[in-house]
Amino acid sequence: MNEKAAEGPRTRVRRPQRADARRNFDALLAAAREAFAEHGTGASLEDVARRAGVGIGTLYRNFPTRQDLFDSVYLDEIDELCNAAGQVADLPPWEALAAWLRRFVDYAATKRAIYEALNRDSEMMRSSRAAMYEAGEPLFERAREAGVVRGDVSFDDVLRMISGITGGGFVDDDQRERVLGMALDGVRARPA
Amino acid sequence: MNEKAAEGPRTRVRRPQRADARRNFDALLAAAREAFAEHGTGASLEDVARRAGVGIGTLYRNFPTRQDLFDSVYLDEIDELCNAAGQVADLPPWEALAAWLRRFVDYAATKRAIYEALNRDSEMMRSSRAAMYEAGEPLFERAREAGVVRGDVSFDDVLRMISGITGGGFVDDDQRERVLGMALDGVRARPA
DNA sequence: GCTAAAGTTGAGGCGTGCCTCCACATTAGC
DNA sequence: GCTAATGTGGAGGCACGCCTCAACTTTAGC
Repeated sequence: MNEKAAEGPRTRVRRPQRADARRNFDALLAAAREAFAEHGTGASLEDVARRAGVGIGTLYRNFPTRQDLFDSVYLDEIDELCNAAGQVADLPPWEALAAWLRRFVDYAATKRAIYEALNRDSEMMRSSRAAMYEAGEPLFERAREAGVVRGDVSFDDVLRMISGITGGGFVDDDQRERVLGMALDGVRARPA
Repeated sequence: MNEKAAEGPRTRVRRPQRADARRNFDALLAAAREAFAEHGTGASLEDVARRAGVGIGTLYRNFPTRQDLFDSVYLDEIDELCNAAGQVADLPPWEALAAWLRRFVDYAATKRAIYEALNRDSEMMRSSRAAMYEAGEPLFERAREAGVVRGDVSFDDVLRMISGITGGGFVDDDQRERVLGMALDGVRARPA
């Protein structure tokens, strides 16, 4: 239902025509995803090119500015998040919300970058944040109306908490799981 | 009771003798605190010197390595946290833990830097992290024994959650307060 | 196969941050 | 005041990331 919103006014960089060029393009996206995940928004573009096995010039041909590159990676993740919202729609209210928030954490390959982005204030960021909200907020509202989510916080509050937690590092996956579980319990309504 | 632990094996950079030099030293510390808070561990040292109104050479005379500077700032904050643990000791178990964790967030002027530090692995980091744990963990244990904290998470889990949240940005102080409250509720034991 | 269009490359100019070093300035102690 | 000890400043060498550009390579299409 919100797939529409996900398609927003995206001004995606266009994928090249030639086969070899397309390979490079995709390699760059993958490399950038990795690099942003590791070093945040400030990752070295020269490093991205190296990871992709491509000259720095090729990177700039495809993504004239750092923002273009970041946007492309980011938009992919937003897409996945929007799709995820559709996929969990059949679950009961709380489970649906929790599952989506877990995806939020998993898909955030741009980890550190994603909450830097939450604050940034560009045309594109605003619109894709809007898309994300349109996907996730209904799940939140449904859970709230069902009385399984506390009434004194907003969807934005929850997202910020979760993305903050995502940004920190963990000893191992088990710990991440425990911490996430604990945070989600904080979102839940307490029995009176 | 844990003031002792707080005094650990600290190898603090020594404060200069001459009055003018001491002024510069203090200005540098203050500037560094600011800069680290804003830009994280990677803040520009030349910027720190500028903020302090001091030549870059002076910075290096007092703090030969970036680590020395960071340590000095960091140790101050650890100190404050350790003291805070003593100050809340009289409160009831849950209130004491919650109050300390709130201080943890407040005092973290090194915001972004503090959880970068949680993962770093140097002699000094280890020992001051230990000091912090010795200060905070008893509060946690006491609360757990009193049955007001859930049993399936560790002190480290809680700290990582809180410091992650601290690292993210908020729209305003009210939001920060709401999110923190929500997270703390996650730490609390649920009535069966 | 040939050729024009599409794409690739990396050297190079620029800026910025790191850190050293030493001529110069200030202070403490007499 | 004088002077030795202490401290200051910032130019300069190095490294690295940014981004451009023009010579070169590869592909698509005939």
